[in-house]
Amino acid sequence: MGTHERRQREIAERERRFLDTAQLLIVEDGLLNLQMSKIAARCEYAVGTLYLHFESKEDLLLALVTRQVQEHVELFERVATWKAPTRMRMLAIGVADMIFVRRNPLYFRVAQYSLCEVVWDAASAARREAFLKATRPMGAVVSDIVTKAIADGELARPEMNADELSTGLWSICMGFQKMVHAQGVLEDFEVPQPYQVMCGHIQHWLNGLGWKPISSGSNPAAEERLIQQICDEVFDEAAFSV
Amino acid sequence: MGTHERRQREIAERERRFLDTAQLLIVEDGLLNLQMSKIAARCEYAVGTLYLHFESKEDLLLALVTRQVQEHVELFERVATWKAPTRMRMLAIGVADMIFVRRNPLYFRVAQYSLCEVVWDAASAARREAFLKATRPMGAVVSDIVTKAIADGELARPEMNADELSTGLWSICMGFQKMVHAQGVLEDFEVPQPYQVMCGHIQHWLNGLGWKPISSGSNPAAEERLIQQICDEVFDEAAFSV
DNA sequence: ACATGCTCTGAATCTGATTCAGAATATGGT
DNA sequence: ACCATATTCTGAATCAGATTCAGAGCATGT
Repeated sequence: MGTHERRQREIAERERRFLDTAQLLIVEDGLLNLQMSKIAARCEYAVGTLYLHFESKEDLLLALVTRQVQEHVELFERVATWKAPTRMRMLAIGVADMIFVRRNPLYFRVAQYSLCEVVWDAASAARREAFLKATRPMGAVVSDIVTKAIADGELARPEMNADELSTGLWSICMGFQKMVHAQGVLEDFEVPQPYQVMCGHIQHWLNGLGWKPISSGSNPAAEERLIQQICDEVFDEAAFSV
Repeated sequence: MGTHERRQREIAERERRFLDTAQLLIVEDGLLNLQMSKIAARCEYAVGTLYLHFESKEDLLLALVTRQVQEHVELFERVATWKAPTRMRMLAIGVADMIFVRRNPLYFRVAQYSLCEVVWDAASAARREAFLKATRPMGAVVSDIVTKAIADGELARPEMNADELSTGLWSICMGFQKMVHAQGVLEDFEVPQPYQVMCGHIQHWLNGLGWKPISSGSNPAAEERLIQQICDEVFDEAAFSV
């Protein structure tokens, strides 16, 4: 009875197509103009069929975000398994974040909206749970690096516990992303290479914590080489192509 | 001809009342259930009247956020005029942020939503401009502190310019707030006193930059006293009442 | 008291998400 | 191959709620 399996696959494929199309339509017309009927029409299905997959428009959006988060998690997991000093890996988390956002220019727009109370509450409980589940490993990756750093003595006498320390890296990354994306904020500022600046902040914060420094110097050129190295070794990606 | 002035005042008063009521209804029923007709009804006006003030629901929301931002700006401006070493004032910015969010528990929910593409694009251009204008001074406050620190030699040989440096403080504050408010994120982490942790991160970052330290020690108890002092001197507010 | 010009009103309109009765299709037994 | 039954798909009809605007109500000046 492979029939049933084939059916499952077809349905999963259709769901993927719906999400791809939603994404395409957001690129074309903006999130504001996204309409369920247009998604269905573009896929040559009836609206009703779309609703077999997603309980509501909000549900679809959260599904889209969840799918993207999975790519984010994959990048983080590369960092988790990378053989390198903890400090290097902390920096690599910042780089992963930067690469993710660069590869998924839509992510921030859709996530910002979908994780708001309004959309979040309107999505189905199952979808919310799936999102949280997908997200969970990310926190663990950072927490593990910090824990290992303390254990290995690369981060001596911290006043905070590992979770509290993790929030620092999170804040810098998330806050910086948010700032970069905020309408008309960075325009007023003079910040031509945002992500180099973000990595600089991470380094300063790590220095301030007394985290054992990376042997290479700390001038801007050395920083840039470092980031380039991380991009090469961990992500096969050019660093500052933007 | 004071008639005209009185009229103006009455209209401004009505607008305030609409915004107050919107805020109240958000508290009562959540942002998801906010309805224009309910706002009007609760104020004993017709919907049409509400639309004399706000071009659309999105317009009203952005107006609400703008009003709240003004309080945020006031807190920042207290820091700007506070006579204290630059480093103390940097920390005070973090404290201002914390106090603001604590005083305006709604702010984050409404802002997160209203500053999303969907709402932002649907609000009127005038309203968007008003928001940006209201926000502008905040960037300037931080930028000025950093500039002064460089000029006074409290922050020696920075590799970044003042605007780039400012983004660090912004990131930590905004990122941290975002994290605190994210559904189900901090629950997984073990962070009982979030804002003490945030101030800790700011301190570490400042240390890492080589910003001239505050004379008091750097143990947790001293940190807490410091924050208490800022709350007293600048904001007349208890520090960690939460 | 009346003409004129603002303001306010709320029923009517419009948009787009969501539903669900029935059509279309698949399955399984004869 | 044919039919009965179950499953899946459809899209017109429904519904919710934002938005509009023709006309009622009110103020002002003569």
